[in-house]
Amino acid sequence: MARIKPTDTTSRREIINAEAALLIRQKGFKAASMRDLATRVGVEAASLYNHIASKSELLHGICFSVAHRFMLKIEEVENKKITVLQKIEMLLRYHINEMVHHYEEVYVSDREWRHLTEPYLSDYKELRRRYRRKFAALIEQGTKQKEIKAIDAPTAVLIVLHAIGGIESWHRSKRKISTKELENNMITILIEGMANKTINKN
Amino acid sequence: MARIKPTDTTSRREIINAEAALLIRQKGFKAASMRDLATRVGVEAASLYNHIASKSELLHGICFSVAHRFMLKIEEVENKKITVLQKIEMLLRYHINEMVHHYEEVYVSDREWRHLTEPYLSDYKELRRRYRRKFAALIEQGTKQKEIKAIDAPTAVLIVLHAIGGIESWHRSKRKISTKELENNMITILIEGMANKTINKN
DNA sequence: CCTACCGATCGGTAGG
DNA sequence: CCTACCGATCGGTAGG
Repeated sequence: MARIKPTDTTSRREIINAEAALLIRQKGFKAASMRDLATRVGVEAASLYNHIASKSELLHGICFSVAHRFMLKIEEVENKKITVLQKIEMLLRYHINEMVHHYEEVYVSDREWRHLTEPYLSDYKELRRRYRRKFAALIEQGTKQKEIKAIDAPTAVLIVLHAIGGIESWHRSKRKISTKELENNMITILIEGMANKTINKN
Repeated sequence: MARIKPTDTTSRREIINAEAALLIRQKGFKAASMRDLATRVGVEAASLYNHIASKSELLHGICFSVAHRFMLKIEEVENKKITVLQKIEMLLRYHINEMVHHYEEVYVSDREWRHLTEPYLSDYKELRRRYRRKFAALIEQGTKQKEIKAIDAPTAVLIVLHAIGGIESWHRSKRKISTKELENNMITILIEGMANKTINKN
């Protein structure tokens, strides 16, 4: 039943990880059973434990790899010498691309992280808080420099980050516009929603 | 353990419904156990079945009552004699208020509906599709009348509806701005993100 | 990587 | 509304 065959470049562990992300996205963490996963990978349930330590380790792996990628990106963007709106646009495009190209993992880390167990749960929440604080700091800076309207920065972060979660529905719809169109539509609404019209021409 | 005591106006069934919404929101549908619920209501697990038929009936009740309220609202708004942007603003404010005042139910219907069983699952998805189609039709109409920018309507619906889901995080944060401020920040970003600047003064 | 099997927990029923 | 209990399923282990 394995949809992905192991090769020199794809280890069994990587296959398990990929199938786990897909399964957890489809059913939710609690409803995703190890027996289900084993069938998809093409082995007996007990055999999975030669490659992984536990079910929660799978969730944990997905959540932290995604969280770390986003953290690296925002730290890279922070240091660039461009306007705040350009930084935010860059982050939005990154988010959209992550959602499009690593859909299962990003979705799972976004919606299933609460099933993490301690101490990982606290670590993950802390990572998430730090990311949001950085994002809010960018928006606040933009407001101070009159690039962005006088809006509450943490609220703006919530709106923007959740708005991107909407790609989930796009991803599974049949009537798809292209990725580029999707990206541009999102940028148009969100960036122009935040931009200060008295400064930005057009 | 019952947090709510039954009175003349609050039946036991209503208490069960309210505690179920809270529990399912906190743990997710699969992880929410009937034994957990029973303890919160203050009875033995078996006793719950004198008031409800099954666990899935609880989810089903929550999802459909929320979905029907939203459907009624959009049908009311559609017929008003106001501009399209005003209609959309009205819907956004309704969404925000629902999220603020019926947080548990709205959250559950939004994130846990996939655990509905057939035929309810299909019915719910159909309701959701109809709602989105109506919303998209409004946006398209706005675009045609030059009130709204030339954006892809279904994409705009996704963005807007998911953005509102962000209130979830607001709802549980300590550092709360007021409901009115929250509402106005959201409206500012989203409505102005969609509005066509060449037409709308300000 | 498999067979065999464990203890725990689940939703739900019988019967009073 | 309770006691007692069911069959199913779960994550995980032993032992090879």
